[in-house]
Amino acid sequence: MAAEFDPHDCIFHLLAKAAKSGSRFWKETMADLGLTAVQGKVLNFIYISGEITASELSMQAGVDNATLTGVLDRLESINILERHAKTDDRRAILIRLTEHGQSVAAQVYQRIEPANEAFLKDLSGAETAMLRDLLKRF
Amino acid sequence: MAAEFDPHDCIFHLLAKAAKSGSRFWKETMADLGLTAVQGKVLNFIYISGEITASELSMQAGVDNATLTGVLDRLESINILERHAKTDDRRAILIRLTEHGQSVAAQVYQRIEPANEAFLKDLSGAETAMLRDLLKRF
DNA sequence: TAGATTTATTTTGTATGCAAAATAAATTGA
DNA sequence: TCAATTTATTTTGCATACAAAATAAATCTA
Repeated sequence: MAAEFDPHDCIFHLLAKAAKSGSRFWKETMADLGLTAVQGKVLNFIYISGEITASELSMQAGVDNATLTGVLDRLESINILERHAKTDDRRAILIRLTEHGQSVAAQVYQRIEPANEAFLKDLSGAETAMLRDLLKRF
Repeated sequence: MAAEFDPHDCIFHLLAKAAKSGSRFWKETMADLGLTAVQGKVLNFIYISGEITASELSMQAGVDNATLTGVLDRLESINILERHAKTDDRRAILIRLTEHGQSVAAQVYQRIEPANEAFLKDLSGAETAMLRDLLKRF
């Protein structure tokens, strides 16, 4: 009914669409491992930490604490990780990968870079760097 | 456990985080109208169309058909819109705003540009244009 | 024109996303 | 030291996100 601002140019809309596109791509990358996109992402952050608390993981991975509880529940139920009470602070839990989880996480981790390159194949190196920098400002 | 690729630089992660940041901002923008971020977005696309089918709206707004059903259910239940069978194709439904919906949608629509400017305040005009262009490539 | 196929929408089931309340344990302050 | 406060995690409830199946109507084709 108006023509002042095209909702297609709305930054919130553009970010949501691009993020969904990326999520779909990453999900496909994870498909044969039986993991969801979020599970794969969370695994990566546990993997590079070796051991991490839930709240720290929540911040690193950008997954809400309440949401993370469920994600961890499911990864724990398929024997990917274990929760241990932290000895010096029993409120916190330490998350560790099982032997099986280590193996799966290693495979997920190896796929990050190739998946990034494939997803960004139409952008130049400068454009890719620019995009990453711009996205990090939010 | 490795140092080849930092998951914090993963484009899927960066897009997801930026999109969440935008969604939170837009959600705050909608808060006093009693709408969620997605409801506000969907309203905008109905508003600029005047009348639109569910599948067309799904494509425009980038909201899955199955998800859109629920979004429309809720907007219909609060008297924002109505569903009408399309006369020349009874499989499709035409979505129209109620009088009340028109009033609410007009307010939402007016907030898009200011919200975009506020969210992008730390980026220059060139950076903003660059970001929009890059995001549209996915 | 009846059956097969395609298209539009809804339903179902599982997985986030997130605000708010509930728990439990650690810390602070009088 | 004990009550008040803060911190870590979980639970609850509602809103997407999305694959897959179900419906219903339109279209295609032998």
